[in-house]
Amino acid sequence: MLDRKSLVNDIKSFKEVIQRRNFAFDDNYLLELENERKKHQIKTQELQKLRNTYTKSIAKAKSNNENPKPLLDKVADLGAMLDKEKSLLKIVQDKINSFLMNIPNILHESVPLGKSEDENIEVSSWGKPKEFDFMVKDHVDLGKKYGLDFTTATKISGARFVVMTNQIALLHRALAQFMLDYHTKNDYQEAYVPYLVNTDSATNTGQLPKFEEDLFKTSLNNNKDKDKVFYLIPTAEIPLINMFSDTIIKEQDLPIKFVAHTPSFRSEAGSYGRDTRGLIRQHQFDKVELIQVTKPENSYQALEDITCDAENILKDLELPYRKMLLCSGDVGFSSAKTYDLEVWLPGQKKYREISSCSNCEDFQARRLKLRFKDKDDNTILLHTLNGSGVAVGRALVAVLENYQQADGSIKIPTVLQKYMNFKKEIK
RNA sequence: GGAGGGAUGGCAGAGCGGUUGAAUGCACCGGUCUUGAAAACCGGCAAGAGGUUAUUCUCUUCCAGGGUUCAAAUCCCUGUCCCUCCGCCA
Repeated sequence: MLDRKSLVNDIKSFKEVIQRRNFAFDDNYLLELENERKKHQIKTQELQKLRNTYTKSIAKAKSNNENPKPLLDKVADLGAMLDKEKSLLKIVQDKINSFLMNIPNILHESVPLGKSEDENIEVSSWGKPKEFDFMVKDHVDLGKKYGLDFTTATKISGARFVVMTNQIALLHRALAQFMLDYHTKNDYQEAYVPYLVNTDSATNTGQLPKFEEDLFKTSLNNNKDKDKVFYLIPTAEIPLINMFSDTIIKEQDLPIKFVAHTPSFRSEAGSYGRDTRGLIRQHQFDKVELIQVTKPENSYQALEDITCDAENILKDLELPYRKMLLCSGDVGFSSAKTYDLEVWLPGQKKYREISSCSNCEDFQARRLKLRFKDKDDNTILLHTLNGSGVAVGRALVAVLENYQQADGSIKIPTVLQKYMNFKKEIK
């Protein structure tokens, strides 16, 4: 969420800035609401002040053994007036709030203008797509005989789920293990977190209210608790970042860096027919997620760092990738600037997203009430960042396809061998 | 599932209708003392919001939401979470 006050104070330049998002911003509507708000808020506070004054006089009169009746008469209809004013104020405030909740974050000035992912900019690339002297297969064909099983998953759950057994299951686990080990050696604290979160948490990080249809929603199936709602996490960013909601962090404890390996659940509503084959787009997939909480002046360096941390995973796995700077049309709602890492997939002859690293600046911190005290004792909102380091399912796809051999066997990347009983290949 | 107890500032913990945004202790920050440090002593120390900005003035907040009252941390109701005991359970 953006800051109402600074937004209203400089509404003209904000309107310009937010246009880069192609966001239709109704400045008149907001200013109108603001006038209403101001009117009712001032009135409410005046009435409260009046009531407080009378209340104190009544207390004084009583302790002096004077008759409080005249004072009580004066205050008789104050309560009703106050209630009315309060409810008017609340209506306006709710309107303003939901208006602000639906405005995306302001983009960083370095974000290029563009309509869709086609206009993202390649910042750098690493490794070269390997030339194969045989017909390459994709991960679905490659994985089949080693335990990648979509048919069984369909029976159990439906489309967009997978069962992994035996060597594929081991490779999948090895990848996650390797990533966790790498990041924890690199100053990230490991966390195990809930996979079901409440409405507040999902709101704090920006998934709600706007993107509810992307989430799986659960509720208890009895009358007593039917209002108790949980959302399955679409990313570990939600529980990780919410660990710090409503806190004032000590300056010396910054930056905060955490890593977690969790499943992620996405409804993939609106992507019917896209990437229906294989592991690329699943309702449930594992991801190793990195988050950082930093001081404002350090967050853009932290974005470079967190991206680099994700890149190092791909480098160690010796997977060719490119680093993309997302254009204005493709940056997510809460983010001010995002890099995607795209890994080369020989089976598709394409680079595909395997990591996304974002700086949300104070957009999440404002809803979270996540702050620190600076040297002058001012309370300042912190900046939050998140990055996948990296998506485990897609990493599995990349390893299978990039490490395939003519006979359909799979070489094991050197860094993974110790997690796989020192096997050098799957065959 | 049953029975009971609780939730107060960064932490511990008092207050249980009236000037209490809240005693006290610890922590933290500044100062005195000291060669320096510690100790001691003195002072400071919640967050959010609104108006006005020279300055400040005001409002809200003692788990959350309702209610009673001129007045609620304090009384009543509902919810959430925590603790203890019994039962069940991976």
